[in-house]
Amino acid sequence: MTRTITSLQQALAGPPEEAAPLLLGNILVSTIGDEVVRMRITEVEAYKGAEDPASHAYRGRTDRNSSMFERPGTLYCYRSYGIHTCANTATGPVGQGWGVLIRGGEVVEGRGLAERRRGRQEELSNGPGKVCQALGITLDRDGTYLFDPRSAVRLEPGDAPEMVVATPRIGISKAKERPWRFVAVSQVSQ
DNA sequence: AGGATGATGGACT
DNA sequence: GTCCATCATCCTA
Repeated sequence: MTRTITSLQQALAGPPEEAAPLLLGNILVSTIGDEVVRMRITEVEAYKGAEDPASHAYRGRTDRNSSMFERPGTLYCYRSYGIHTCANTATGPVGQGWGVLIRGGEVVEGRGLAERRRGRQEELSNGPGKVCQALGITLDRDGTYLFDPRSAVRLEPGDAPEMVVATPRIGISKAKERPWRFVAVSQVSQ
């Protein structure tokens, strides 16, 4: 069954550990520069608000994390390690602070602009900071609604991956055991 | 091929 | 002052 905007919105309406794997294979579209960049999402992580010590929303709503408490499909952008920008989409009911971090993707359109932004031709988007840099997403995009056709960053339906692998999340020190990182796998290596 | 490290800012104790 | 939902670069092998 092929995905639609509606099925994507339904997926994001649920809890992040269910929404996250359903996000794989969909397309992030950036119309920020002079060229469109499209990226197929291949790696995500779920963060579940007040019940997840690893979540930025664990201690409740603040100025920084407020976008995660908005309607599902709201972009939450934050500064990581003082240098990088990372991006989530909010999921679940308003006020929960649930989100899915976009950790990786593959550029399927606008590779030239993505390469210029990254300053290299490989490793364009295998990491949350690299994803944002390749798409041109900066902190001022925080709060963007990904389903508004006028938004400079949008989410479009794409084909589900052949297979999804779940692993523990990367780079966290709390709740390490939860298998809430999901990776799209297109081939089984031998 | 893999481990250590510096950059750098905001949130929290 | 310490801790990060990171990344590029610089080591050592």
